[in-house]
Amino acid sequence: MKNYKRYLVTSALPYANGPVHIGHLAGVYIPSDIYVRYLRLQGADVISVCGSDEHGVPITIKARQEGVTPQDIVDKYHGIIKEAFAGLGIAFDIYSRTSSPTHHATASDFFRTLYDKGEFIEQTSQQYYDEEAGQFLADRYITGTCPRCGNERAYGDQCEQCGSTLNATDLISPRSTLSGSTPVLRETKHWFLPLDKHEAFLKKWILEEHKEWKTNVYGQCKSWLDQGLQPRAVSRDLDWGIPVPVEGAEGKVLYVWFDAPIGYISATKELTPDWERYWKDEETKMVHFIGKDNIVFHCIVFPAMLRAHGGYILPDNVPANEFLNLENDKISTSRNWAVWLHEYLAEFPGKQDVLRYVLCANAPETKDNDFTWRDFQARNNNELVAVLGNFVNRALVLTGKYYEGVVPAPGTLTDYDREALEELPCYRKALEENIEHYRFREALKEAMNFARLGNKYLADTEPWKVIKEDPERVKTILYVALQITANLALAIEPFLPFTAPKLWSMLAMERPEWDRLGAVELIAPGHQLGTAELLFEKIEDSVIEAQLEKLAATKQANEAAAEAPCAPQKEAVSFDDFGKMDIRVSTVLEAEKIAKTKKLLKLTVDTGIDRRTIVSGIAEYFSPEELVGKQILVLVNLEPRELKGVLSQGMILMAEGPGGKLELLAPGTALPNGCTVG
RNA sequence: GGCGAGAUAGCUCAGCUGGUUAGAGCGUCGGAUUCAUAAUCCGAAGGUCGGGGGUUCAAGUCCCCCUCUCGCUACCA
Repeated sequence: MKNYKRYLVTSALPYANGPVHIGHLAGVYIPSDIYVRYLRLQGADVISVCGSDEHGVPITIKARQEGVTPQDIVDKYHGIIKEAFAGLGIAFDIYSRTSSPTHHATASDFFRTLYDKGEFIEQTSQQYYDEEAGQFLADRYITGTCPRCGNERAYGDQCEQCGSTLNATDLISPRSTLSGSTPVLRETKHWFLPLDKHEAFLKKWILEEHKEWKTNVYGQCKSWLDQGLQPRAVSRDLDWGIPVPVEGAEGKVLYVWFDAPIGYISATKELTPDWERYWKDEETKMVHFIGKDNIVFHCIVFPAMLRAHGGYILPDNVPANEFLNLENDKISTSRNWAVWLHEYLAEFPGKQDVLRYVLCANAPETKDNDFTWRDFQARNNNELVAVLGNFVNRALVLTGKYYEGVVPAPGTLTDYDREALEELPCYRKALEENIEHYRFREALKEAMNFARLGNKYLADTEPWKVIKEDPERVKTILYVALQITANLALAIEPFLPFTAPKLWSMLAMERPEWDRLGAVELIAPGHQLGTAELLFEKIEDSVIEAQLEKLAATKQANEAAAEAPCAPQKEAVSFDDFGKMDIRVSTVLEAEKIAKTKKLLKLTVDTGIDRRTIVSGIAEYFSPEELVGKQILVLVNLEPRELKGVLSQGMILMAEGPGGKLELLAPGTALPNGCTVG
């Protein structure tokens, strides 16, 4: 294994359109923080960089909705996020942001270097342009009628009512949300990074040289590489972001995925003038902590960028975690289904380490996991309070009681004493090995083993009994118990950065070097201890119930919101216009799923006029069998359109229930096919 | 639809290249104990390892099919 001189640890840049929640923490920031603290304790040369990702279309949309500028939005969330991280003791060396001047310059230069080296290809395509506002429109800035469900407020990339993913050019009567005018198609030029050019290198680098990466990471990279890489656009027509530094690129910015990872470099530059040592020296070990949704960018796209640029090192590992759910439901910013870090810090003052502990112990390292408040309570009460806090309290209280808090000098150690002490270096070894392989859950268990050992040692040696018959022996027992306590304090340092210092202060000592972890004598006989206090307190049912009620309220509010906006009435149409629609009672004769699609059914219907084929995106709600023989209503004079190679001659009318569930419309009693509807 | 990852005791997870009665922590039950925040210690119960086939002397562990969850991706009048 390669010996590295220094470490560069990056943590995924949180997107500044909302605060940080427990999912982010468990997936990325707690693991990276443990890793970094561990390295620092070992005296390694390590820097940890992060920052807010502040560009991209969603932020401009949010700004528009709230009637403020994008800068206002990112200022707000950057502030909340940065403060919350600090509050939880996430010890970045720098928490920067991608709207900073340094980043703009860095990303701009990066692009320019690639451009000058001829690493991009240029392509011209047709995109919607708003002539009144004088700019190209991102898909999200275009609304129109959803071709599938008729929702008049579908976006250019997606219809939120029926969940369809759309192309802007699919929309019926598209409108610009900027000016309300009808956009026109216009040619626009964009730059693409030809990932295919780097494919051979990436294959060798990942598939041959990094077989040790986590299976989810390796598997997804392999899948991309096996399918063949495609060029990816690196620019967008938008006015929020980093301008493309090329002549004739007015109104174009760097695509957010291109600019965001460069944020790691910019942050390092802001941190130290010596930044190149961390980014360009082969003896630096770079590690990206991310969530599973970011694997491809960090393992394939960003490395391709770095290599195209030249001079940069590539990551040694990318330990991507899976996702955390909350009370059995997917965490969602838009649905407010989350435990927000800034709220937790306000509602649970002084309990940073409880959250850190629970999220590490239950981190989604190998599969999606669930955070529940009951589990949070149980881990606090049964593990932190009962095992860790309790052992420390026992050792200190006994020493206080018998020796006024002075560490007693040991007599001869018994075999049992020695056996107990010999466990310590074993725990240390396991702890270190687990952290170095990014298995933080297991590592934390090993740290807790120090406390378990302590409890067992006291139960087995029973100093409170022995004190009556053999007071000399008790000196040895408590000497050993206190050595275990000091070892415990050191072992929990990477995981519980608020608790460890409290424990040092109770022991009235400075933190020893990490090297000494596992040593027999961390505290010398004769040393006067400080005052004992409780490290953790029980969390009562009422506290947990309050949190559960808060979530229940969120759920209710969401349900109410889902029902409330019974879509507003559409614009008036003339009787004549309505009369143009030819809707007929029809019967489904045949139905089959169209191969290689998820939603499409090919139906043969008898409209009374004729038999014809209709393609309908309803396969998720209806099986072909249940449709055959059913009477339905069909808009028969809709312009035919080809879908997946099948000509669709009409549209089936559907009612959409809550949650987008579709229902067929049919006459109350059977009618002959061909009857008109009006 | 394609691809990737996951599915092991009530809960959260270990189980490396297939090999004796499938392990740990928490919870539950029983016992011991009282220095300690009724906190601890010992012991027990609890799993046909998502379902179905197959290979093998032997399969959570290898192969095939299926189901469900999550992610990436395509398509979706």
